Amino acid sequence: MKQSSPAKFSVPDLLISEREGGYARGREGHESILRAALHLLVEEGYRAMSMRRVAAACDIKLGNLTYYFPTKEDLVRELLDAVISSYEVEFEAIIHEEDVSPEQRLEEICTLILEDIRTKKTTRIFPELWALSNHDPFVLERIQELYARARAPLNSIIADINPALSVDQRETLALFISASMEGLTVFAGYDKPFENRMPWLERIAAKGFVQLVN
Amino acid sequence: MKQSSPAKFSVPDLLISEREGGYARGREGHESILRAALHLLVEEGYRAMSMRRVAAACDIKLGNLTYYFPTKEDLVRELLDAVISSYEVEFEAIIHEEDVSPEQRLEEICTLILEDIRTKKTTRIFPELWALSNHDPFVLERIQELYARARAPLNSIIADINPALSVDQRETLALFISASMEGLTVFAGYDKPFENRMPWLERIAAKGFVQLVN
DNA sequence: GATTAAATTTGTCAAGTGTCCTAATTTTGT
DNA sequence: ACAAAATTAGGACACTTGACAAATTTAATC
Repeated sequence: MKQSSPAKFSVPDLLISEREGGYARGREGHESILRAALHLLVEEGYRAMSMRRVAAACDIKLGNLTYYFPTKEDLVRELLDAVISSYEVEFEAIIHEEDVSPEQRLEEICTLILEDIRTKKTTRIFPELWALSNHDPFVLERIQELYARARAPLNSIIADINPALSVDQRETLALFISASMEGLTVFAGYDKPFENRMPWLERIAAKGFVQLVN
Repeated sequence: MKQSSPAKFSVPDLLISEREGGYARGREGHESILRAALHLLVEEGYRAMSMRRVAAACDIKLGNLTYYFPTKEDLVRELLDAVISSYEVEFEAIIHEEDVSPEQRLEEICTLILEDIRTKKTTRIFPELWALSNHDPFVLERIQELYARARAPLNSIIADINPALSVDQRETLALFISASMEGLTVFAGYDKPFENRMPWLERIAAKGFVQLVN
């Protein structure tokens, strides 16, 4: 049961790469496991995402889970891939959007990100990933790759708005803008104290970012 | 062995509230436990901060550790208090600083925060706290209290720079500025891919924030 | 319907977790 | 020196964790 969203763009929960062989039942099991793991991660945090709890959540035995994912690392990596992929397709869509002024596209992409930040999934998962990335090189690399793709559209928009900027300047600006929005997760994300101020914050962000690139 | 810092302000590792009774030796033990826990948290993450590993890290027996901290929650809460207090004293110092222009003070406080973000301790601990705060109301409340104190000096500086702003506008601006800087932790913090771009980012931040309040 | 591969169950393993308990030892104030 | 308080040491408990190795059941194909 997915919640309907009036937004122009939105991010699906998971994007699971289809596998080669196997029966239909196996593919369903595979997906339901990833969904259960995601649900557990969002609702109760990484600590709660144990193999046993994941197995129980999708109503299979532990041994069966280890059949799909021999080690927990396998599960984590695939879940991470599925989650991150779900964001990346969205950025692709925005990149290929035309017939809009650069300023409007900047505002659009900021709106997408800031709206996404308010979802429970994003608010819960990303801090978890940031923490993991401090001690897990794989998570660090994967998440930085995601952010690199998130900056790409920002980069080209900035170039459109102010062609005089150097590549370094553009990239650093995009980095600052991206980081700036991510930081709001902690304060105005789902269930956070300033969630209701997000409309104000969006306006401040839009205004500030446009001023910054000019 | 503390690293020397040329910065005007800097944050001590821990600020441990002294206890009432007890002997000197007990206080030392108390402190060394918190230091060991902090070290473990920074170096290997929250998962590694088990009672046994903390005890081993400061070379005492598990039973002894549970004498100081009967439950792990006691340890976590006190560690959290000590860590957070260490930041709060710094904000106090900045608030009481006079004879400087508002713009200069804004730049000073941003420099303090952005320099602090580059330290290993802050880069490692805060994502951990953000993740914990999603599922632990105590952590959430304590960390939001910390940020409230961090915004206080920003708030008064903003009022000085632009007295025409309403209270709400000031607070939301301070919130945005604070969040903006916190977000950089993930990208330009200790050992992060864009750590070396921090000087650029600092200039962008200073410029952008000043534009924003005017 | 038999055969083969896929999927699932059941049970076990060593290691780690937080908490609790009791006896010895050390330190402190009188 | 003495008694009380504070500290240390060590072990035990019940539980969870990730991983593994069989058996058993289910599904698709010849």
